Amino acid sequence: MWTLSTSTGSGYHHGDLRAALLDSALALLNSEGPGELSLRAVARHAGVSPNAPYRHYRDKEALLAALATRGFTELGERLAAVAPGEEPGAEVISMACAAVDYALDHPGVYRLMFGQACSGHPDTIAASDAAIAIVAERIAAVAEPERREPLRVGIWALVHGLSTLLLDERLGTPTRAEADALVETVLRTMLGAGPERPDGGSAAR
Amino acid sequence: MWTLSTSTGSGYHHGDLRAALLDSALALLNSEGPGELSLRAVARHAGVSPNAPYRHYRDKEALLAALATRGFTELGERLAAVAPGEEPGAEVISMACAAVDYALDHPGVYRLMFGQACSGHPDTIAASDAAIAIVAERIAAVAEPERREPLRVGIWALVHGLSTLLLDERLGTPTRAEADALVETVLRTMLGAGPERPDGGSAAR
DNA sequence: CATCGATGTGTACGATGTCCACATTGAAGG
DNA sequence: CCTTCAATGTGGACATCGTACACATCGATG
Repeated sequence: MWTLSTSTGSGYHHGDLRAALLDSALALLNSEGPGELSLRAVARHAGVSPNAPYRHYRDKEALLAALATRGFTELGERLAAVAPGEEPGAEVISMACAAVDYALDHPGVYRLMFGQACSGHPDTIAASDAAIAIVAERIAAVAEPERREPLRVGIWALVHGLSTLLLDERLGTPTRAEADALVETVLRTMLGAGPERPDGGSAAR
Repeated sequence: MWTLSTSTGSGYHHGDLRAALLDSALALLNSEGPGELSLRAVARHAGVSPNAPYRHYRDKEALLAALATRGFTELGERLAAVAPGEEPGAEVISMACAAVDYALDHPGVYRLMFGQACSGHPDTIAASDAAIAIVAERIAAVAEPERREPLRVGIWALVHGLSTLLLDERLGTPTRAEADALVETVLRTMLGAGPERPDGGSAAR
């Protein structure tokens, strides 16, 4: 039985290269964008030869897809972790903020998740659908049936668009709190709730 | 004075390589995604040596950025071309459909426009801002002042998110009319207007 | 017609993705 | 305990890519 953690082994064999490669790729992704990431660099970072990854992933694309899949899973966990709020719409806003926060925390992986490199990979799509399903579930609880599907698509698209704009710094360079406030303001304004804000915090930037 | 159109010249010199390279890149982009696009392939398609592009663009990235800039300009023209509708919100919906249609018409360029490769290029950003400004103008005409900024950001993000989801075929493979109808439904549902659909046929376009 | 700046060509180098044959290992079976 | 084997990692090789350098070729201008 191998060691169950990463980066242990007797020199030649690595222990759990499959997972270690994902971690190395993650580390390199957050320091430079995807597309710049080379499979050889991942292998170097993991301390193995350039061809070692091919024993665990068919392609460079397969490695990236696996990383994106893990990203969607983690995103889903964050979404599932938002406590059911007292106000009906508050949950949705909290989930939107959670998604945007995830994008800001892991810019590289987020871009990978929605890039065309791994879009089309069955595992990645499944993980993505699972994450959406969590949001859809909460939406279904507060919206009449014929509005559910458009709301699901619209909120998903809106949150993804906001994340992209924020990652590209097209909305300035807000702090985490400012970004969350912006997300809340945009969502409240778009959905009928109007600009009413119970607390007196900073609105949008 | 050189010939003012593309692909004319006496063999050695090309005529207007700068524009011809953009056209070649566009042609190759629509047959394969960006990232697969190689500068050498663009040069080959234009019938010049691999180094010829460097006389007109500093980088591969510069070429891509120029293409993305042209994309934003064309998108802006489409947005500006939507006739002012009789109903206040109809313009915004038509512009959203126009943007999504542009994405569906030029998938490669659209992904380029919002990819991180050219994000950060001043010209591209300027063209992007110009396109947004057109939308913002129309929004300002129908929304009270404090709602304008969130609406501008939200609609831009929503439309971009919808385009991305459609391009990645995450919303099925609708026809153009179906996609437009979907955009209209999502927008009407998100914004307060509700699911009211005056006619019974396909809505938008 | 000579010259010159603009434009395109050729060669070259390092890096990359991936294929192949080979080396090394831990573990199963005698 | 030793052999054997499948899993795993290494090394070399090849085509391709982005790009730098030196050289060739052209149109316009004197």
